[in-house]
Amino acid sequence: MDIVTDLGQSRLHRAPGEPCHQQHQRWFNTADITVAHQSSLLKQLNQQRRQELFCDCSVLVEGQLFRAHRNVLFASSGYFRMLLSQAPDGLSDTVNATFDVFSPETFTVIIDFIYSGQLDLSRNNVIDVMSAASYLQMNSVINYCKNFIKSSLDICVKEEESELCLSMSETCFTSAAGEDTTEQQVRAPPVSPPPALWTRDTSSQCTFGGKDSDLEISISNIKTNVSSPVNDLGAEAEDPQDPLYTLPRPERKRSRPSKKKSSNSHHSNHHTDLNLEEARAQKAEKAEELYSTMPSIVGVVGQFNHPILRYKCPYCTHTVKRKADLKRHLRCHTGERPYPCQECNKRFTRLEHLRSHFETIHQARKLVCRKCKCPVTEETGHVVCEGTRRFRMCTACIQEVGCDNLSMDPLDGPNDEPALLLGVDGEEEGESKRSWIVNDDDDDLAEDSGADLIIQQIDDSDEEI
DNA sequence: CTGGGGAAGGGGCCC
DNA sequence: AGGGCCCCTTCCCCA
Repeated sequence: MDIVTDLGQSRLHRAPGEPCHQQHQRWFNTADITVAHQSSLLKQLNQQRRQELFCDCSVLVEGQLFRAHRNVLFASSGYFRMLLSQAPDGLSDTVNATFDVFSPETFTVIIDFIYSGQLDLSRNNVIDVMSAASYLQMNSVINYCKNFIKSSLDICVKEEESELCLSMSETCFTSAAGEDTTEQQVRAPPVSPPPALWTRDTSSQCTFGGKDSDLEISISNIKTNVSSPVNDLGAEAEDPQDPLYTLPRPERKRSRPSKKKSSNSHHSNHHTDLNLEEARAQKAEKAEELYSTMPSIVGVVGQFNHPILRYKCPYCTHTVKRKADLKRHLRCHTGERPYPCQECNKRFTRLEHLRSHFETIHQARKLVCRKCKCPVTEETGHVVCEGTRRFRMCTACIQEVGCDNLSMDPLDGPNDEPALLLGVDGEEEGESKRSWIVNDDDDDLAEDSGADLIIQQIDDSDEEI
C-alpha cells in the first residue's frame, strides 16, 4: 500500500520483490497518483473541517472558535505538537486551545493554509501571519512569509533606496546621546525575537525614518526573524556576533568563573567593562520589554470541562503554570541577571541564589569544617578567609594545615571587620538580610588583600543551626 | 580516568 | 505577583 504521510512530499514505495526497472515506471505513475491523492485528501479534510465533521479540537482566538482536527494540527505546527502531546491521555477527549496573541483573521489564514496548502498573504497581513507562524512554530509558513517580504522589498527598496539611505544616515548618525529610538530600531537588538512577534500592533515599530511604514515594518521584522530563525522546537539560532548571546544560556555549557578568570576579571580593561555594562543594560531593557509584552494567556490544554492553563516559553517548549514562573524562566533565555553579589560581582538570576551564594561563599554559614566536615562551633573552630571566600575550619584542621599558612584577617576590627556581615545578635530579620545585600562600603573586602588564608574569630551569636 | 563534593542553576509549589 | 523553600540536575574541581 502506498501511503505518503508527509504533506507535499512525494515518495516512492516499492513493493517487496519488485524489479528495479519497474520502479521507474511506477515512479511517474505513483507520483501523479500521490499528488492527486494528497490534493484529494486535503480537500476532504478541509471539507470535513468546514462541515465540522470529526473535528476533535477547538481553537479559540480572541473569542472566535475554530474547529479542526487534532492530527492535522499536530502534523502542521510545532506548537500544537507540543500542546497536544501534553494533553491528557484519552484520544476521545476534545482538546481546546486559546490564543490572545494573534487575531482570528490571522489564524484564518494559517488554518486555511494548513488545510489547503495555500497561503493567503498580502502586504497587510504578512507580518501578522509570520508572527503567528513563528509562534505556532510553522517553519514553512515563516519561509513563505520571508520570501514574500523579500520579494516585496526587492521592489520597494529599489524605489525607495535613495531616500532610505538618506533617512538612515540621518537617523543613525545624528543622535549623539543615543536617545534616538530609531537607531535602536535599525540595530534591532536580537535578544528577543518573540516580543516583536507578540506585538500584533506592528505600527508601533514604524519608526525607521522612511515614509513607507509597511516597508519599515518589514525591515524591522525581517531582521528580527531572519537573524533568529526558529527551529522545530522553537529555539532560535544563536548569533555569535551578538554580545548578548555571550552570556549563559540553558542549552549552553555553563560558564563557571574559574579562579583564574575571576582574578583576571578585576583587571579587565575599561572598554570591556563598558561593553559588559552596555550589554547588561540592554539585556535588562530587553527583558523588561519581554515581560511587558508577555501574553496574558498563551494556551489552554485539557478538556472543555477541566482546562489547564499553561504559559508557554516563546524560546523553548517549556510551559509553566504561572506567569511569574514564566518570567523567572525567561531570564535563562534573556541572560538577565539582576542580582549582583557585592563581594565578588558575580550576578545571579534569582535573589535566593544570590543569598545562597553569599551565605555559603562569603559568610561561611555552613557550620562544618571545610577540611574534615565535622561540625564547628565557636569553641572548636574559626572562620577562614580565602580572598573573598570564607569557610570554617576546626581547630584541629587549622593546626594540621599549620598556622604559618594562615594569617589573621587584617580587616578584623570593631567597625570594618567582615564579621559584621554575619549580622548582629538580636537584630531583626530585615537588618540581617540587608547585611548581605547592601555592602557598598566594603569594597576593600572584595579585593584579595594578599593573604590567601585569613582566620577570624567566630561570632555565632546570630547564626541558626 | 574516575568518583565525590561543592556550587550554581532551574522547576514546582507554597505563602 | 513576588519571595522563598525544597528538590533535582549539571558542571567544575580535586583527590
